[in-house]
Amino acid sequence: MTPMASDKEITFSGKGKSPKHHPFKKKIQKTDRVNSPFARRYPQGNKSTVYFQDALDGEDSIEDEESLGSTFRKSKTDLQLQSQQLLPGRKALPVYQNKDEIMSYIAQNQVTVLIGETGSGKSTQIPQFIMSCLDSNKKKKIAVTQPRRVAAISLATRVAMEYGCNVGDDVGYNVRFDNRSNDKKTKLKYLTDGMLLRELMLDKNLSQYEYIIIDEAHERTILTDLILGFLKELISPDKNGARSADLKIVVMSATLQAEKFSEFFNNAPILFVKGRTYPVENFYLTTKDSTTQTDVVESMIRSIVQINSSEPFGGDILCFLPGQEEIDKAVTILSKIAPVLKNSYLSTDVKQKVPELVPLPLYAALPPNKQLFVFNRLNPKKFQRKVVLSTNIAETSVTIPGVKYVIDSGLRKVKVWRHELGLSTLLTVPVSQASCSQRSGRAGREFPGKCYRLFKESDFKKLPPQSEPEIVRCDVANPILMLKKIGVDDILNWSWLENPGKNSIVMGLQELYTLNALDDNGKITGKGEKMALLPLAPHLSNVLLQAIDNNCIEPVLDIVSCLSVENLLLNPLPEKRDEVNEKRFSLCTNGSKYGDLIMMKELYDMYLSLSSAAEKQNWCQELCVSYRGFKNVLKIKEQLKQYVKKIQGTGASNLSMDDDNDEMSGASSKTSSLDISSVLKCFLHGFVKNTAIGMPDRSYRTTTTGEVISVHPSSLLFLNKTCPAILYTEYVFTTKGYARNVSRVELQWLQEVALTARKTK
DNA sequence: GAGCACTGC
Repeated sequence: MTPMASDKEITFSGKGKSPKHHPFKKKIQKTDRVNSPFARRYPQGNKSTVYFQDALDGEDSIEDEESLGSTFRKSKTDLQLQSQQLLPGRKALPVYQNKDEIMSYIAQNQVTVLIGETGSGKSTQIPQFIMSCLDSNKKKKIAVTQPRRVAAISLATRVAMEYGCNVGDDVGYNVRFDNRSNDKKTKLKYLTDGMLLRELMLDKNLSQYEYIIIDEAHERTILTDLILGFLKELISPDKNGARSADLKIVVMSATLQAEKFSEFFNNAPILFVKGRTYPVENFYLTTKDSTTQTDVVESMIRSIVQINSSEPFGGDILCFLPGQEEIDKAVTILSKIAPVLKNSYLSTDVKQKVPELVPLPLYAALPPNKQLFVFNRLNPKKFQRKVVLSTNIAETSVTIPGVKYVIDSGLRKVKVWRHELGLSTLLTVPVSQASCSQRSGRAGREFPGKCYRLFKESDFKKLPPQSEPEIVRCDVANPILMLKKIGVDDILNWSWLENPGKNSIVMGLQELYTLNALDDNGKITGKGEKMALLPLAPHLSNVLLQAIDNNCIEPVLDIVSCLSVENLLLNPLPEKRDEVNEKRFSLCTNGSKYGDLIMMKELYDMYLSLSSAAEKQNWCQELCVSYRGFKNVLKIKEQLKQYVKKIQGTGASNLSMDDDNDEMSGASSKTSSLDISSVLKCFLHGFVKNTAIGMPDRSYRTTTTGEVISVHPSSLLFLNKTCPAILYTEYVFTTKGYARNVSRVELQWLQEVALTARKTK
């Protein structure tokens, strides 16, 4: 036995409770049930299991997107053969067995809410059923929305195979940077909800569609919520909805928010289709010391060790922890004790040794190649057990094969926007009961499993049934701008699925007004129209439009593109932190003086100046920046450039972009000739509120409220205390108020921008 | 002298 295991035992109570017995069961019983017998999992033994298994439930994998959709076109006979081969598997799906009943509901109702449990086949089959009863005379399409890109791509690929066509013909998809659909041919189109919203802004009646299917509606992303609101207005006769008769809507959801959707759509019928998961037993903490908050990492490790020493070999462990910090800590400890532990014996069979634990971290900021480890099978000869320590990413976005045990800390991290303060805070909060079910369900994907919850059953009952929808805790400036663009005047009384609240809306409107997107009457301005169409946050759109007027579009385009990529600058490991910081500092001569925005421009130019992919990769590794991220930067820049050209074409400005100077021919505008003050003034226009003045005591105070704000240690300007004023693109509160992504600005620029802003208003 | 959960255009 090891010190860790003998020290303190954690005891779990509770008879097995499968996720089907969750507290929402009662609500569902009064709805129409379409039950089907429990059956085996989808019998499709394809080698690329991660991808196909995921496609069934509309989930993502971390695989390279490029490898998902194949451009290879198959012959008609091959396609038909393949479709035939897949048919028996489809027929065995719960959804397929209830096809007629489901379809008669959809035919008789304008809106149908469908609850399909994991593995029911809803995302692949329902759209195909509907496709067979499309009125071919109308030449209209079916849209299926997904919250994530990868899901849209993999579902379309799978369904095309089942249907017997090449992707992009009858069945296609459309996601940012990748449109494989044909306006004339495509009848069934999978798209991201962001894409459908974009289509809405260009044609608010969505006239090319006869059916709209909103999948994964329970995830309640801002974009899904907005689409549902628009659809409601579109079909309601008393709001003069243009499609009150000829548009059908199916809202699909995996958990049980059905009542809410049903009520929202005038008591639409709710259908329930059973899934195909294995039962999962849930256990709760009973130990007394759980009442005094013990360290979550510590109790997690005890539980892992305990499971490993009491459960028979076979079946991996998936652990949910709130963040990177906890995960890294747990992995470090486990790596240290694993070699010792493997010499101990099972508590149930003293002659049997325990498997060796192989701890693997999983979170978004982890380099992609390290994320892939969790999918690797361990060598079966090597008597090992995988322990994946993950954030929320494994709750919805990723499916890890082989998991039989789940340990749930019951915590997650959430970014909360404080509209009254204009800053975001990062909080560790308890998850909802729905999240708990989702997490424990991860243990029952391949075989019956067990879930250990690191809290008491009485605490579970106190948890909120559902997580707070995103829209109530985020900045709503962008959603409001979209509403305005589509022509909604009364934002406060719009048909919000969840109203973000008066204060939040008023702050959003004010924000848009100061960005000149709205006029004195709250109507959208010409500038606002352009901002709404740009695939950027309103502040960045404003910066870009300002750059057209200031004649410095090239460098600003580069920087804005960099800012659009999450995790472009990776967090160096603690031991390499100083080294990487110094390298960035000495390499970016202008950035070291003017700050992070200018550094990005310098890094971008350096990246472009390297010729081979190998050189680029090396360079990225050395400076701890993301290679994949930079590839994305180029794509985004190309897209933004097209928008800018369109805007310039409309006569907003006579300045044109220099075509010979694009990124393919090397650095566009050399940093040496870079007009730093022009560039930073553009950013000041979009981020006037995000400025602070240097005080005699070398602290900074915000220009809005006078609060003390500190430069974040990740900034190049962290050690530089001599800026007259600073501009930052993000203001976060953790242990104190931090400005992230900081630039040096002159006091005079602040005045200048304040004056011009007032004039144009 | 900090650490960012996760998406989307």
